[in-house]
Amino acid sequence: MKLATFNINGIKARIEALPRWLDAARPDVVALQEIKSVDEAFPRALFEDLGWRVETHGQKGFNGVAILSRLPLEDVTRGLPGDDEDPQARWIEATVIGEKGALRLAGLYLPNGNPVEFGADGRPLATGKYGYKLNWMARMQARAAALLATEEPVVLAGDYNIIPQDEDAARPEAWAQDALALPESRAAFRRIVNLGFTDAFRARVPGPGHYSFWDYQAGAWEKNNGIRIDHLLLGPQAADRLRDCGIDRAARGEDKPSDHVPVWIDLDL
DNA sequence: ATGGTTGCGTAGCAA
Repeated sequence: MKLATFNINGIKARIEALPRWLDAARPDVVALQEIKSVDEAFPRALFEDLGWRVETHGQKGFNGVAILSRLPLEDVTRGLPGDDEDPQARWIEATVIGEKGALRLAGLYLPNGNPVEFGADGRPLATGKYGYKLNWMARMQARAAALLATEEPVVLAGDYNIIPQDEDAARPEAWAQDALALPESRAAFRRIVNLGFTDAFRARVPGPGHYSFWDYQAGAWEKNNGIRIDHLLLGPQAADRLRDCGIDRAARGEDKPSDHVPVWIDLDL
């Protein structure tokens, strides 16, 4: 089973590039982030006519996640547990029925968290957007632990808005005070990983120079000034089945690209 | 370097 995560930065803007990538890359399941659309406005029929099951969890203007699948989906749930008042659409789950077995997939769009407010001691404050990010990550940790406890294959796929280590940025010094790379952000990410997850990409490819996002601004793509923030975390039963993982970096150089590129895994499932 | 670029939605925010 080939499973990918792709922050498309708006379904309307990617109405040509996304089907083109799906046709070329031939994934079985895709977690999409930043659909920037309400469910009713998502071009469901276009993808259904191409053979995809479509499950969306959208909102007006911002955020929004979805799952496209050629394989059967069961028990779809929307929203990250832990705060019924949270209006932001950033989490969707489904059970994917593979040929050799099922897995539980969570598609996620973790809050960016900028701008960060700093206290007089120079440490970041857990207020505003950064506070929301850290709170959201604590909720995600609880949900991730619950999913692990099922002892079924689990994949947490999405835009984490986390640069896990300095080697995951072309210019780490430019991100040192940013919500994507602050020590508190990285520690919250590690607390989730350390529950027992494997970063699929790092299980396959060591070393610097591998990115999944290049800003539209200041020629970041042309300078290869990128960061690796789109991740697939595998529970142990999914990690056992990992055959390969890659980043489709070429997608960033095509017509009207997203600022993110797809990251994919091949699982023996 | 306080710019730069894109998307949504049609102003200004988010990234």
